[in-house]
Amino acid sequence: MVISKTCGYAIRGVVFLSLDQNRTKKIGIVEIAEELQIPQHFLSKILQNLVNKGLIYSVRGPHGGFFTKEPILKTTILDIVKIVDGLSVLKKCFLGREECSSENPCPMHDEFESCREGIFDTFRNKTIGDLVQGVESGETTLSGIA
Amino acid sequence: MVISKTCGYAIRGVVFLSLDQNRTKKIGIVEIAEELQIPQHFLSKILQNLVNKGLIYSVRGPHGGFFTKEPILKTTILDIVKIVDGLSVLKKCFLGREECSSENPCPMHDEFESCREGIFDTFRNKTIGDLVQGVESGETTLSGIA
DNA sequence: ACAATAAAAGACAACAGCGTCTTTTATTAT
DNA sequence: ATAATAAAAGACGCTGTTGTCTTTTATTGT
Repeated sequence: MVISKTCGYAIRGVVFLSLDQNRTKKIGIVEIAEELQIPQHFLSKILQNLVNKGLIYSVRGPHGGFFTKEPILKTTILDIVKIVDGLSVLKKCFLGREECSSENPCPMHDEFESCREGIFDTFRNKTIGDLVQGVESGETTLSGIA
Repeated sequence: MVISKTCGYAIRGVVFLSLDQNRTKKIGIVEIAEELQIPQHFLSKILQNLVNKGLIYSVRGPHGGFFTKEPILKTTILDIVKIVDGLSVLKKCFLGREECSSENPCPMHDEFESCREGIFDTFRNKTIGDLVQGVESGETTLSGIA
């Protein structure tokens, strides 16, 4: 895996909260988890983390739930990966060496650099808004079921 | 990580055994592990696996050790990844969905497909011989220390 | 045959990622 | 104030990866 399962869940959660039909309301974790087919309490902690980092919001009690504010559509995949996984994926030596840099590279360093850049570009250029659009147009789905 | 640490160790081990100076002799696990800075018994099991799969060879007893045969230089990174990790990295849904295909794609499916292809191309085109050449020319190193 | 050597094999421990379940805390409505 | 609600937080278990250590087995040289 390039990103952790946790990070994928986070992205799907944020996209779900950003859908046009959800953007104006608060949604409970039970509904989100059900809709996305993700273990409820696990997703709960993941979203809690995003709340702590200020990316999304939540309120407790009746009619509480998770919700987003407008600017989130401009948020990139990279932003979320940074928060959840950190950027170690894009830095670690491909061959598992402790240290690996352009000064003292492993035999795969240069070759893998272009892969890394491709991934990085994708992370940086793809926004939550882009993913929302795919779901709303019916081209893509979040749950993998429908 | 794209490939497991185990797989990176395997590649480094095979490249080390394939160096010009090592190609004609058998080398003990103690020396290999020392040279590559990899936990000895762990690397031992990894190389044992490669022996079982017929990629490299070994003999026990005095003057025993691990060794390769000529054709290995044409072996690709993909071959080793297949043996050690399998190809799940190149198949799993980026966002962690159980099912994800071009028929029912996640919002990242198409975008990530090009990354996947880039990684796959690298795996398929890069051979052990290529990596050996990098090390022998002094451009790259296996241990990360020297 | 016997001792020395080195891979093979087994048992086990540490750790992280993933997941479940229970308790606590904050908010809302009555 | 009180009860109901839902997120927050805590404790815990499972699994796979990584790593260590010990025992067994096969080979070699004397």
